[in-house]
Amino acid sequence: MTLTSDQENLSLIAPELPEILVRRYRLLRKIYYSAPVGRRSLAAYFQVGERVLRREIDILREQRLVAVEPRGITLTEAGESLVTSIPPSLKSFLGLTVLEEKLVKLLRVKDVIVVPGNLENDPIVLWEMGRAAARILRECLKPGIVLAVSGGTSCAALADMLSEAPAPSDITVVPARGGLGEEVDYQANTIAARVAQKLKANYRLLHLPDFLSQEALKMLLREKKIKEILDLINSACILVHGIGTAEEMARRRGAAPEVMEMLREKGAVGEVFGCFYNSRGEIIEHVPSLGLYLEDLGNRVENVIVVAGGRKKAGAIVAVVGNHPRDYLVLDEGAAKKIMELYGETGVNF
Amino acid sequence: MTLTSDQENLSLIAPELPEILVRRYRLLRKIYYSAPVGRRSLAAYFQVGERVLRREIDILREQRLVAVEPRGITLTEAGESLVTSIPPSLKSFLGLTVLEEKLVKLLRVKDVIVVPGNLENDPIVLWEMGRAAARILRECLKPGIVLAVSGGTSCAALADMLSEAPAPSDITVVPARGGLGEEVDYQANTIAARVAQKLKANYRLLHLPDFLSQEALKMLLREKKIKEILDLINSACILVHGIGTAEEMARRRGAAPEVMEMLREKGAVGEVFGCFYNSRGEIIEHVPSLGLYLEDLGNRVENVIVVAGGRKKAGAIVAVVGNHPRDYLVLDEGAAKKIMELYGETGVNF
DNA sequence: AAAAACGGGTCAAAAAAAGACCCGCATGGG
DNA sequence: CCCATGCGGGTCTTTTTTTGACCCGTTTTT
Repeated sequence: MTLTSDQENLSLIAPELPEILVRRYRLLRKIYYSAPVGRRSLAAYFQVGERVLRREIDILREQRLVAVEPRGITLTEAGESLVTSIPPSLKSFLGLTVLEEKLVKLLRVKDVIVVPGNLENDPIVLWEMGRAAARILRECLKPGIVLAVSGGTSCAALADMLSEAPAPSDITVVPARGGLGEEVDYQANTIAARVAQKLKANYRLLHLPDFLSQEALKMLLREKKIKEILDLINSACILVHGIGTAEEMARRRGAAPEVMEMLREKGAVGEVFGCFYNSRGEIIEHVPSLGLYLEDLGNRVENVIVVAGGRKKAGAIVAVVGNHPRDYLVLDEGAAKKIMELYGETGVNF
Repeated sequence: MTLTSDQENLSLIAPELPEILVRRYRLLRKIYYSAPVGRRSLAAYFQVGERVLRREIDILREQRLVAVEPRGITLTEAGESLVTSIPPSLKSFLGLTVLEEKLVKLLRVKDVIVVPGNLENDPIVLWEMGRAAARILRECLKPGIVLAVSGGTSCAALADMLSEAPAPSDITVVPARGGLGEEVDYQANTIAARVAQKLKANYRLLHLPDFLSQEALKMLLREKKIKEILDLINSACILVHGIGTAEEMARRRGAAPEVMEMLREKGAVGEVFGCFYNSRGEIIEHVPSLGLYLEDLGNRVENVIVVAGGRKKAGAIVAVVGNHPRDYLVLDEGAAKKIMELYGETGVNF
């Protein structure tokens, strides 16, 4: 006996309803993020004709949710308050709330937030995930703690969406890892600095390549400055990180073909901090570097906030966050549903 | 600060939504009550073209909620379970749940059930009210008690919708009043008997005209049989009754023009058991009869279940049930919203 | 000052919905 | 037993809605 959600009930007698709701919500959200914005760019974004978008806008205008001005389309006050207040209703209606509950039990984590939409289809979903993660982060902050943030687009989204309001006193933000040769916007250092700025907190950076030989690492550890920061990182109370798919991360690190093959053989699906996980959640390989040093970081911090989205990340998410009762998991509808599919429970039907 | 319901949120971005939901639900409900039923009669009932109704049916059939057979349209199993399980979701969505809460506080009664729809537009609403009242009645039943039911269409609906299942042992059903020269189907005696039959309980009838002179009454009270039943009625633990508008009840009792005028002058709005109430809830007049005898019945029973619907009854409902903390009130959306209007709180917008 | 982008208007094409009517068939009453 | 009734389904035309395409005057930006 599975308890039926409102969504199942109401969608049955009005099958066109979820589509309408999601469409309008996405439109409203897009305007929220890129106002003032013109019809044509909106139409292009959603890949619909200009005329059909116009009709939608007309409806939203009649509801006094958007204002249409010569500069473009903007949300009214009512529209803004709606776009921030509606997600709970919408999530409940779309069955995402029950999905969250299922995932909490399935993955045995502390809490799960499922953001409507699919990251792979709509870039805004990433921002929404950032917002959700930022909200959780704010709740976890306490005076005097150390906050470690990792790199990647997901964490960058968190930094972007974090509101600019002071945090509890004496918080230090540190990168959870070194550089990875990525774009600077997505490096842990950059993100740590931006988060610290938003929180009006202190921050320390780790100017160190992520990939390093054991010898080089040992030598560097004798450097007082570096040792200091590494200790700081290891004393972190909160850890925020994304999740990579094994294949893409290996490729991005420029792994040799034989390494790729080895990873595939061992069944690597997910990656975090240079540690590769198989689908049973075991670490099967780590790059010889800080990964070694940071490997058990996740075991000591009080709160871990994991942010990841997109259907292709589903396997990696399951591998990485499974059975971690202190983890908060923020993901998108696409990944969440894919996970349920992996577990054979088709769950909500769309 | 009024808490916003899901309805307000979602209806804002999809204004056509409540209409669709209500339309489909009414259709489903109508089929439920009159299956197997044909397209044409359904179209006539809802006063729409046959073709538009057909489209609705097609949608419901695609959802596998109805089965279309040569004999007519029937609900599938899924449809039946939906039509009985959906009202909570729908009510919450339409804001009726918050309406119920407001009315409980406003009228200071034990509980309020608002049934979707308007009795004056859709006769089925009466049946739904009957179902809701029947459910409450079942909850109130205890072994050995006496149940008094009144007359009228609302109580008749309760009797109709009461499921045919045994009640706790040794329950006696009695009419709460005598006859009123109405159709036999709506007389208290008839209804009491039908309720008893459904509950598989005992019943006693009161073969006495409702309108009687004091002398005649006194004489009849010497009759042992009659006295017995009246005592039984007065020992009732549960009372079920409807509510009449003062004007209509006076007319139906064949009151003389001068009496009508007097009632109007005194501001009579509601009637129960021959007692006329003004809008402040005071009894301003009662017909010389059992009313006298039964006047304070309502003050002694443990549970009172009041069933009334239609916008025109709003005033009467407020007058009669105001400030009775042991009353359950079952009414329809029409009456409920009209009551809120009377109180100046427009509340939900349609 | 020029160029780009904005919303709004308009008109024809296309699609969807609605109305009207007929047909074969199962059912139920005579 | 048969026939009249009411059933769903099909189909046609008409009407309404939706969509696409394009232009225009104005504001904003560069």
